[in-house]
Amino acid sequence: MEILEKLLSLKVKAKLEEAFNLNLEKFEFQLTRKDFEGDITLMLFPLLKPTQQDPSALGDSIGSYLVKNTPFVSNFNVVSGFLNLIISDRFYLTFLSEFLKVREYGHINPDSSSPTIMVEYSSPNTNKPLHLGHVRNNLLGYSVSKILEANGNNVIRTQIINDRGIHICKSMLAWKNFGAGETPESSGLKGDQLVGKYYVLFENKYREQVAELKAKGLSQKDAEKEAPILNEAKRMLFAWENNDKKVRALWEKMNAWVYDGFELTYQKLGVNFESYYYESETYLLGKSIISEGLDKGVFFRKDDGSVWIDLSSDGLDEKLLLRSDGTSVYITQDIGTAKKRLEDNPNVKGVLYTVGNEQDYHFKVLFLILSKLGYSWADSFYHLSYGMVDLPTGKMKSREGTIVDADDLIEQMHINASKITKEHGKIDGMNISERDQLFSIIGLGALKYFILKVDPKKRILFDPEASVDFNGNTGPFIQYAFARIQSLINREPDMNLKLEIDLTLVDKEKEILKHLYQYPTLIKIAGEQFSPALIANYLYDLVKLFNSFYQNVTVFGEQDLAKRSMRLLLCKAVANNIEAGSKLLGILMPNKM
RNA sequence: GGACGCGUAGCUCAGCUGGAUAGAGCAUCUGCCUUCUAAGCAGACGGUCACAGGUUCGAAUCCUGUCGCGUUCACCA
Repeated sequence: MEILEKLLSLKVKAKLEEAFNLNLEKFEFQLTRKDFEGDITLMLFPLLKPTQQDPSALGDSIGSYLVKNTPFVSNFNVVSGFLNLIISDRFYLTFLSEFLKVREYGHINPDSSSPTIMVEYSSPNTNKPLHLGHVRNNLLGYSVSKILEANGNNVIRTQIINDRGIHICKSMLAWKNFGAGETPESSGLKGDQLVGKYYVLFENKYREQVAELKAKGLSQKDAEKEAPILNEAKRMLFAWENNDKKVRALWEKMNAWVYDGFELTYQKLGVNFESYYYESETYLLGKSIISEGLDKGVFFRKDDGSVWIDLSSDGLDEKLLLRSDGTSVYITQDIGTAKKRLEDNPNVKGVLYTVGNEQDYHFKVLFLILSKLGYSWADSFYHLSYGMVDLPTGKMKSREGTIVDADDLIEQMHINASKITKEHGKIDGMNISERDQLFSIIGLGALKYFILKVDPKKRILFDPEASVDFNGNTGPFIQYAFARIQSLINREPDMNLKLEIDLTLVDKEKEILKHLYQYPTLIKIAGEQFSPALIANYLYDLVKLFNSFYQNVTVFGEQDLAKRSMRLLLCKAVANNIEAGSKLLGILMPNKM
């Protein structure tokens, strides 16, 4: 709509200058509501005072000026303070022919001079497989990265992998003590699943030991502290930090398993990364920045030697940056990683962290510290915060076994897709591998859409039963419409596709075109708000419009050639938009269903 | 307790920079498959936009307060 608004603004400005000697730049437009005649509406309210006019007189005078002086305003009407303008069919048909010349209309292709943005997402721990929460993170981060690309940015997808610490030592220890040399190959388990299995095993043994100690009369706290298996894990971490060769070798072996396993899950989800950072390589960074900050007086040292920053003047608390023993904490490392990332990629113009909203405070503090240290690039950092994923039974808790595993979930969606598709019996002509691929496209499409259509900052109630639904506002609904349009297009014989822009549009055609016309503006807004939900809901609206058109208007039928080719082009345009929009969500489109 | 986020139909969610009679899907009910794929379409039913003030021509949207839910405030990550 932007172009139209700009063109109209110029004319309205000219008119107001001429008639009232006013110099106004900005005018408010909005799409005309369905219940009124017109396409775009100029708000008259803000103009009433400066012009000293009543709405109907002002509306009439601007309206008739626009009809006379622009080729595309064909008529107008005034309702209270709203000037509804009717845009000519010719304008929309001209737009349609322009639309079809560009492969992905509204997408701006980045080049080497475009800004670069880093998008961090996923960032798992290496002791457990990915779960439903990671799925939301991955889908959101990936989709936002695609939307940023569509807005003309170069994007570096990255993650910070938490590959060190006590948690991985727990898995290592359990594997060493009870694993009997089990490998992904020998067990048939994915690497991350195997390592996760030993983490659970550790936790079970640990709880057993705690219970035993409690039976001997220790308090809960003491028992938790003194369980031998935990102390063994701590010793292992210590050995790791002192570069113990055996421990390091085991650590590398098991982490490699995990990465292989993660990679498979990423492939299934359809996400990828251009860059990886590992905590084992970055956890020592940041310390030198701390001493710089001490010199500058940004930080202060307490008597016990620990280093802090006082953020009370910003409404926050004091925050620890170095422990009294001189070791770094989480945020110290994040400061270091941030700086390293900018050193590694000097042309980066922004960094986006896709991390759950339980870390809102952490990122607020992180960005504040960076900016107090004088790093101006910190202004372009953004925490893409998202809500948790709840189950109908409540929160996911590993202790209660209510974690939804990512691989299981993907598998389950595949099975559901297969079940439902078979019921509809539309795949009779397909061979096994085609079917399998189709089920995968549909199952993942359902999952992705279900998660992405919700505003990132809201929590999601993920009902495994309901998410299977393929009716209504769902991914498969959009996929189905796309497949149908494809076969509609294929069925039409190739005709001499020339668009005659003198044609008259029926209401539904015009509505679809108006919708297509809005798409670029929408991508832009979605990019600014980092919200795939806007794209998802747009696609849904578009498909609904098309379905209604399809059902209530003879799409091809017995019409003259000009009308037929116009409708064929319209179908192609809709299909293009569905495809391009779906790509922004990472959803694949099937050619037939 | 402080900070942050959320609260829209029975349920799950849209609602762009404030605009006209607040929109979808699910569920319930009514029609439509010898006419291009019915995973669809057309319609009915369903609302004190948590509550109370304020700002203005105009508030679900902005501001303040109250209530409810959640997250967070570790020498954990």
